[in-house]
Amino acid sequence: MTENTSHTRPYSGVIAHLKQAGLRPTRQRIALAKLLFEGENRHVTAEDLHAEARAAGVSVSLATIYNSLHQFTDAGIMREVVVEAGRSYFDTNTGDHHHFFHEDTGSLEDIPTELINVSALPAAPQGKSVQRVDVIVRVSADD
Amino acid sequence: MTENTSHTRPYSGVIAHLKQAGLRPTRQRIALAKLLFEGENRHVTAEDLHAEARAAGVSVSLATIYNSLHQFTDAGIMREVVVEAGRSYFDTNTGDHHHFFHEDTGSLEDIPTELINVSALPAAPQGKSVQRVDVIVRVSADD
DNA sequence: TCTCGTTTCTGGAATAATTCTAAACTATTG
DNA sequence: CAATAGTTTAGAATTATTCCAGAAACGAGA
Repeated sequence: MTENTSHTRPYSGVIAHLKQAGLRPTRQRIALAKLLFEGENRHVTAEDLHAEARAAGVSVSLATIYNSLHQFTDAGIMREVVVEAGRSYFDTNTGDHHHFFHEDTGSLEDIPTELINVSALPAAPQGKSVQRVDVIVRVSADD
Repeated sequence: MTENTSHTRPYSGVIAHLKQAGLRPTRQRIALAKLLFEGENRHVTAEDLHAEARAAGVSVSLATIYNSLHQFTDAGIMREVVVEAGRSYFDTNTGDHHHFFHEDTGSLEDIPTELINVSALPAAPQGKSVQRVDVIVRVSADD
C-alpha cells in the first residue's frame, strides 16, 4: 500500500501494523506492539505488560497500557480472554482457537481449533447471532 | 436419612440441602438457599442475589452473600461461571452443561451438554488433569 | 431451658483491577 | 514551524470483592 519514502526509516513492521489498525504509531504504542507482536503469540494481563515494559526500560503508564490493549482489541489485532474473575487476559492470536487455562500458574495456552470439535450448536435464540464460541479447558496439577 | 422429629417443623428441603453440604442452616443461608434452589436453575451475581434478598424482605449483608455463594460453591451445590471480566456469576446447575452468554443483557442461559459435542481434546499437559471444560457461546442482537 | 464454646454474620475498612479526567504532550499536516 | 487533533499521564474515582473484629446466633450438653 503505502511506500517507504525518503528519510523515514523503513517501517519496523510494527509501525505498519499500527497504521493499518488506524492507530497513530506513538512511542508507547510502538514499544508495546513490539513486545506483543514480535515473536510468539502472547497472553498478557495489563499488569504483565506493564511490568514487561518497565523491564524493557520503556516508560508507559498503566492507563496507557489499558488504553492500548483495548485499542488493539477494538482494532482486531488482539482479543480479550476472560477466564478468571477480576482479571482480563489479552491474546495476540486473533485466529480461531481455544485455551488451556492452568489454574495453578494462571497462564493460558492455545489449543488449535482443529483439535477441538464443537458441533451441533443449538441455534442462537432468534434475533441474536453468535459472536464467538470460547472453549476453556481448565487444568491443574494432579491431586 | 434423618427423620422429622417432634416439634421441629419438617425440613423445608432447603435445610436438608444445607446440612448435607455441611453448612449450619442459619436464617440467612436458609433464605438464600430458598431463593436459589426452589425453582428453576439460576445464574446470579452477588449483587443480584443481594437485591433479590432485599426485595424478598430478607436482611442479609453483602459480605454474607459472598460468603454463602462461595460456601455453596465449595460444597458443590453451586458453581462459579466467569464470562465477563470483573463480575462472577454463580450457577445453581452443577451438572455438566454449557452456556449462552447474552452480551447485551449480561444474562446466562444453559445449554445441555448433549447439544454440544466437544471432542478430540488434546491431552492435558503431563502431570496435569482437566478440571472442567467450559464452553461459552457469546450471542448478541443481530447487527 | 440455660450456658458455653463455636460458628456465623455484619458494617465498615481495605484491596485489586480497571476506568475516568483534565491537563500536558506529541504526531501529523499544511 | 505552527496549529490541531489525537495521545499520554498521574491521580482520583469506581466497581467488585475480600478482610476484619466485634456482636449475634446456633446447638450440644447439663
